Amino acid sequence: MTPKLKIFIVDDHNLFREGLLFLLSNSNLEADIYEAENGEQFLDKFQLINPDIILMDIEMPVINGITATYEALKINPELKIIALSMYGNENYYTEMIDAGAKGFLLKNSKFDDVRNAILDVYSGKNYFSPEILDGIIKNLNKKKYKKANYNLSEREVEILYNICKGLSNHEIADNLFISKRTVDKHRENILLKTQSKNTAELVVYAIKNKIFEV
Amino acid sequence: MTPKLKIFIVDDHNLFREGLLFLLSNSNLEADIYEAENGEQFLDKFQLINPDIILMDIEMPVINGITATYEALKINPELKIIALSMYGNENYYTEMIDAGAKGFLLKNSKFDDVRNAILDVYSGKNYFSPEILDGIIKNLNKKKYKKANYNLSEREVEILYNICKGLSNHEIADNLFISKRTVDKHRENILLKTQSKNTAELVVYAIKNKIFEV
DNA sequence: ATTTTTATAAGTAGAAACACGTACATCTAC
DNA sequence: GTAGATGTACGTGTTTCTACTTATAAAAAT
Repeated sequence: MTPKLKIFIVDDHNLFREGLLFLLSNSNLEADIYEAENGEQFLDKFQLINPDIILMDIEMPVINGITATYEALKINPELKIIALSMYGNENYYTEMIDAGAKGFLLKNSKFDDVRNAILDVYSGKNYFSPEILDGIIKNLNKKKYKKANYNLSEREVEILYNICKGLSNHEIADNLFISKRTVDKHRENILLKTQSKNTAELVVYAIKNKIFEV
Repeated sequence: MTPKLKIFIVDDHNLFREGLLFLLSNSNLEADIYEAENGEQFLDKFQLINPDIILMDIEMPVINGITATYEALKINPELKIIALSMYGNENYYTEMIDAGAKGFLLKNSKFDDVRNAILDVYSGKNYFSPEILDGIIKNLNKKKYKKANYNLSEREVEILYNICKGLSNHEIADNLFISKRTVDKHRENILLKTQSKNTAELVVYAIKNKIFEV
C-alpha cells in the first residue's frame, strides 16, 4: 500500500530500539530500519542512507537530538524528523520545533500513534502527540490572556504606538499635525493611566497589551 | 460503539448544514443533530440541549462564531466547540483558540477528518486541521528565528535589561555600584551597537532579542 | 607581544522626557 | 442640559537622556 520506507531510529536505549524495530516489522508498514545510538552516529550515517523518516530521541550522549536535528537539517532541509520524548520531557518540544522537527511523539504513545505519526509526516503533515498539542495550544492561550483591559483613548493608543516606533514627541506631533505640546500632554496622561514612570515602561506596557507588535 | 452524541451545527449556510447532516447520519456515528443559523440562535438554544459537540462556523450574521464561543463557554466551560472555517479564513484560528475552541476544521476537509475531529474532541483531545497545525507550528518557529545575533557585551546586556525594567541611569548605577556616568556611557554604546535612537527602540530591540521578557 | 574590546569614569551641552498647572471646544451619556 | 471624557494647546520648571569628548586599567584576541 505505502511504498517501502527507510526509517532511521536514533536512540541510545538498545531495548527501545529493538522493541520499536519489532513493532515496525510486524506492522503493515513496509520499511527498512536503520539505527544509531546517538546524534553523532546519526550525523555520520544519514547522508548515505537518505532516510524517509527519522525517529529521533532527544536526550542522548555525545550529541543530543536537538543538535543532531539542527545539524542534519542544515545539510538536508527536506529531512522528516520526528522527535521522541519521555513523558515529562515534553518541554523540549519548543526546542525541537525550533530545530525543525516535523513531529513530536511521547514514548508512552500507543504504536498506532507512532504509525500515524510516520504516515502523516511522510505525507508532509505535522504530527504531535495529543499531550504536546495540548501544551502548545495552552501556551497560545496563555499569552493572549490579558488583553484589552487598558482604558486608553483611541488617540492615546495612537500616540503610544508612535512612541514605540521610536518617534520623539516632536516627530509624532508632525506626523499627526498637532502641536508638540499636545503630544507632551497625551504622553503625560498615558504615563498616568498606565502607571508607568518612563518611556521604557510605556513600551513594555504597549507590547504586553498588543498595542505594539515586536 | 460510541454513545449517541448530541451534535450541534451552527452555520448560516443551509446547504452546508444539510450536507453535513446527511454525511453524519450516513456515517457510523450515532448522533442527534441540532442546528442554528447563527450565534444568537445557538446561544438561545444550547442550554436546553446541552450538546456533546458543537461545530461552529466563524463568519455568521448577528453574532459570529468567536463571540458565540466566548459567551457559551462563559456559561458552560465544559462545552466542546470545534470551529469551522473556510479555506483562507484560517487566520481566525488564534481568535477561536483564544475564545476556547477545542478544535479547528477547514470546510474543505474530508468527512473523515470531521469524524476524527468529533471523536478526538469528544474524548478530550484537541483537533486541528493539518493546514492549521502547520500555521501554528510555523508561527512558533518564526518568533524564535532571530535570536542571539546581537554583539552586546555581558555588561551591556545587563544595563539594557535594567533599562527595560524602567530604571533610570541613576538607579541602574546605584544597583550595580558604578557611577551614573558609566551607565551613561554604556547606554550610549548600546544605542550605537543596536542602531537605536532612543529608549523606546532599545526596549523593542531587547524584547525582540529575548533580553527582556514581556 | 601588541592590538582590540570591555568596563570604568568624567566634562560639557543641548535635546527630550517628565511633572505640575491651566484652558477650552466637542462629543457622549445620563 | 449638565457632567464627564476626550482632544487640543500653552507655560514653566526639573530630570533624564543623548552626543560629543577624553582617559585608564584589565581582559581578550590576534
